[in-house]
Amino acid sequence: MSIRKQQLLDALITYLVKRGLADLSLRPMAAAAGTSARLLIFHFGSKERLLVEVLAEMQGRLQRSFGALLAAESKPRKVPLLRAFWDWATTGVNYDYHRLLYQLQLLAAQNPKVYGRYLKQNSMTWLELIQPVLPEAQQTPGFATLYGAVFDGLFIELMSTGDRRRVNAALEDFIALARMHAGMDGPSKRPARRRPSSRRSR
Amino acid sequence: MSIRKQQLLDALITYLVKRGLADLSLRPMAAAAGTSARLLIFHFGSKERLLVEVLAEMQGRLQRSFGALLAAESKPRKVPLLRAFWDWATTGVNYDYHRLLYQLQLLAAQNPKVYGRYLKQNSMTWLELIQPVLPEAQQTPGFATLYGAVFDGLFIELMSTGDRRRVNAALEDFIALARMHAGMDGPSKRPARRRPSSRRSR
DNA sequence: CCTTGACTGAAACGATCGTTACATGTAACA
DNA sequence: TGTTACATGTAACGATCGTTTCAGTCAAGG
Repeated sequence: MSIRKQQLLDALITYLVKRGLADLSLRPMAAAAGTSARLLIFHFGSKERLLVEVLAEMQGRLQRSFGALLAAESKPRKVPLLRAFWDWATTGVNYDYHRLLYQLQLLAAQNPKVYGRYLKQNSMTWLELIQPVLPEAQQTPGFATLYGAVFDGLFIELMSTGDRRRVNAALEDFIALARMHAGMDGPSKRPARRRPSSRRSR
Repeated sequence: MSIRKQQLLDALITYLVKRGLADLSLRPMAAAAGTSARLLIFHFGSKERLLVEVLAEMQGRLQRSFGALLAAESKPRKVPLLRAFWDWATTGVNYDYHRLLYQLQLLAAQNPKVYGRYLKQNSMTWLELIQPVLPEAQQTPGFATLYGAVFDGLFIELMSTGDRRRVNAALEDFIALARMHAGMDGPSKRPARRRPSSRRSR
């Protein structure tokens, strides 16, 4: 990949993150990236392949960032895993990338013919990552789904309102609820065998 | 409003519900509604006013349907309110309408300049409706937000996967968690004074 | 110097966009 | 019957879409 193309990718991601995925056209994109529609086609082949490359690059960055998070997490956890994951996902560029991926997922849910192909299937199925460390009493599809839904719902609430304080409070309330249900002493320390995971895509 | 226009509205809603809001154009819409772009402009003035009318009509139907739900709910509730609301929102045409409105909200969150105008503000802020009947121990912005997030997240999960059984199980798990937290005897029967509501738009 | 390959600009292609002009049809009312 | 208002079809407007054509610039390697 040429240097110029990498520069364009960076600029395009920056542009997409603030502009969203709906109603994209080449010429405005090109102008924002400091080039021309002619050159976007030249470097990426077509508009569709451009989107594929941009979204793949974004997912790659997220995955590398998530790897760094896991490496940084100390073994005896200081904070609940859900809390750590939330903080990671809603900070800095990770927040921007997730916002775009949520929009992509929603568009794909309603129009799979058009947007479905952009969803790298099973990438970042964070449910599969979180489920094994849930307290044993919550190792069920229902609870795993609930954890995912709380995350999704709170993220969308944060996107829509920007009210970080209130959303954080809601997350803490949920963590307290889950702790209480799992037992008085916090999440179980046991390895807790893996279960067949649900089919979520984010 | 002429009879013809009302027919067109019905057909357009049917079309939008299955097609989604992204990348709409007049001529395909017209074809689906059995008319021509010329007549859509004639009846609605412009594409934008057409969308306004269609979405307003849809929200109106939802509100009337919700009113019917409230009227049908017996005073000593047989099922938790969240469960009743969930069943109402995910059944029949209500499900289709909510799906479209979720997509609208997500698009608006990323691109308020374009889609924000279609959101009737403060319509269907169901949080304001549910919050007063929450158990007293959960009458906080955090818990109210959590209830909303659980609903949103589960709805999106249902949209994305269609797995009603698993999503229903997750909802039951949450209800159980909330019951346990509020006390062993289910939701409080007390009127429970109203609280300043959060600013949600769905 | 010459060739080659990567890169770029200007302009245009056909398609489709929202919208409009213009003519016509139909039915109610005077 | 003539008038009026609503409804509809055909065709086109200018704008913008993704993409292509053609011509060029520029640096590296022979």
